[in-house]
Amino acid sequence: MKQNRTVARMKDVAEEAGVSLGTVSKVINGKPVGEEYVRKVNEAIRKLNYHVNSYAQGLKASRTYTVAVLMPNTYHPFYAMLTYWLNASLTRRGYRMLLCCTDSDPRQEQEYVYMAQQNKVDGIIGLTYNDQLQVSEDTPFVSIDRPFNPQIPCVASDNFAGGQMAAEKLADLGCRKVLFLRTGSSLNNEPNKRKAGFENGCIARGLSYEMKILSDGEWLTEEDIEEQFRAFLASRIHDGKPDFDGIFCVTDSLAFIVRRMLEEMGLRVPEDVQLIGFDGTRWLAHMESSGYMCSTIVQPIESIAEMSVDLLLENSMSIKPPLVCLPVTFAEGGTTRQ
Amino acid sequence: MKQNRTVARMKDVAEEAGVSLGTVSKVINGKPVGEEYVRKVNEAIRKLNYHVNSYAQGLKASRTYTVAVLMPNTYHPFYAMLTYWLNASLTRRGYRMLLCCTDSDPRQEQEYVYMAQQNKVDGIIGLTYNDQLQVSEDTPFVSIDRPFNPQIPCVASDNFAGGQMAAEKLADLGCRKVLFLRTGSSLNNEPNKRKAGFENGCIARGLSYEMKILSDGEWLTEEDIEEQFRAFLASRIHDGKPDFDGIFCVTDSLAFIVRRMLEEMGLRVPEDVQLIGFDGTRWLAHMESSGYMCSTIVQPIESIAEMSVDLLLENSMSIKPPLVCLPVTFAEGGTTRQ
DNA sequence: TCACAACGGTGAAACGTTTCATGAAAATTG
DNA sequence: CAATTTTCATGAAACGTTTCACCGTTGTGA
Repeated sequence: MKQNRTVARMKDVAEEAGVSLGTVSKVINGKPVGEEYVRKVNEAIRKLNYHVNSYAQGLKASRTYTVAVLMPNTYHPFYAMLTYWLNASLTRRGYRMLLCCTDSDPRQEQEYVYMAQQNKVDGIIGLTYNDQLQVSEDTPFVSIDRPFNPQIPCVASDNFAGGQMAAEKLADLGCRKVLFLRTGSSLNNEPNKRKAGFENGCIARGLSYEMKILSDGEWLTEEDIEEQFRAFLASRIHDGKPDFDGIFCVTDSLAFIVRRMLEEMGLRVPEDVQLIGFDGTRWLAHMESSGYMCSTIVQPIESIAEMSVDLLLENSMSIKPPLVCLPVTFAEGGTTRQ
Repeated sequence: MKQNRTVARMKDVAEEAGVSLGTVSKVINGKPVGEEYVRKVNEAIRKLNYHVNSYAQGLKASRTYTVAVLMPNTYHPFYAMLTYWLNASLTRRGYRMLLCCTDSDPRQEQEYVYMAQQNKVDGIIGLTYNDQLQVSEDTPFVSIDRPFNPQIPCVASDNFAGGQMAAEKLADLGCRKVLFLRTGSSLNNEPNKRKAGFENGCIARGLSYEMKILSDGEWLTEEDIEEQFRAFLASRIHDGKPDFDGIFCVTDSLAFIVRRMLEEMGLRVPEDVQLIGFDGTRWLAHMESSGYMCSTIVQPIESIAEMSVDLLLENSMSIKPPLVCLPVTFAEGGTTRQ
């Protein structure tokens, strides 16, 4: 027993089992091998506590069974859930997830894409807000929420339909004058279609509407944002009476803040003002029974994850659709009348 | 230009630059090389768009600069923040993070640990609730919140001090009779010390206290949990007057639910009952200005992450401490009187 | 001018797999 | 029973790096 090595190699297994290297490889990869050999090899593997070295494997096969996921962060509820479901989908297909939090920093985003070219990963699924991102043609890439070019599939919720749905819901619930509040990127991304959808819905239903959109050109702190929306809302309230009766916020977290503002201003939600957000991530998701934090348009996060992974790994697909929109639903969360 | 390869190898760079393989390697790894050679090699690298193949590198060096992080999920606010800061610490040190969501499933947890032995990662940082987890001696491992054995460092908040702090705070704020509410694991883990600390603090300050601890032996749904706590609270309220004036909940999410219950029962928070949770993750963390969801004992998540990474990667440390407790703080969040 | 050290480029060997051409043995066919 | 096909173990080559012994060049000192 002069076993000086720290870990056993395939060669050691072969010697222990008294078979050749190729045979061990076949047993491990499930290729046809005689029954007797399989037994001997498996016995040797167990005895030596052998594990394949995936770097040698990766070198040979240039497949790593690892996918890089680019995410701005993990603590925003939407990103957190998306990360969770991406991991689930990838794991189910035998892939690992290399998670890269970019803080939406273009430099980091670019660096992670370069990494993929170093064969560290088999592909990339990215939620980025980088206009300049250079994606090499031969690196499989799927984008979430943000279209790049026809070669790169983009997966998103049907944001337009979601905006429409919000308008229709508010109309159904008896609203006459509604507001749309939004912060965010002026980049060409899918969530921006929420506005167009909402506008479309309002027009179709004869709802009068007004939009307050904070430009992201100027650099705004969260305090600035709150202040600007507060001022806007205040300017639409005369003698304690609002000239609006419904609000559609571009995200749930904005809706949550707006709800607090309205209550501070003496308005009741949903009695005086009905409020709809967008995302539908339960912030107490770990407590299944706790509902949504506000009425909301729910993104099918699990489907988005599943579809992204499908598009990335399924190379049997002859053509890759440039844009896949998945259906959203409305969920009651206490900020709209039932 | 008969370049049939998809990606350039070091050999191609060497040929292009008219130098040897070893020289290219040296240039890339910053070993001393003549100025003229460095220039030529870098030029060739740029021209061929060369990137090192990290699988070949990993095979040779048996270092992968990748660390596996085992996390029950990414959507619980505490796990989400921890994941975010772990990624930040690892990135700063030039490491990548392979994120493994285990759903607290012992089988998955074990599988990921095996993976580490396949040289896929240089080490593991794990937040697990698995009593049986087999961790090989020669795989660097750091545990968060859960002690294994003296060989494996465990990093956690000072949960005992946190419990104590909660008791003292409630005492300072004038409470006479307080409750401790807890669900969770009966496993030997650090967060369990919150109870002991709280008890200790109550005794020290002469606070009368009562504990309601839901056993996890029986399988409880979230609905069951809510119902049991609701019944318990109701039994301590007589004619609309509670026989308690303070509550310490083992987590913020429980505190959040309890707050809603109390309000439904006609009690005002914090006027009638003061409420303290544990964790201190801002659920609207992406909105910096929005405060805590309840008054809480704040875990130093960033420090926990940093310390875990330090312990994992710093092999200059002669002895690894078996347990590192990091200081917690109290934060006001509207559920305690100021 | 010679001996010797210091510098640094070279190229082969090695890392642990997978794959493939080879050929021996077993199974099938006429 | 011979001829043919099928099955399947074998071992060498290859994947793209890093490392290291080797050695030519240049610089130094007596």
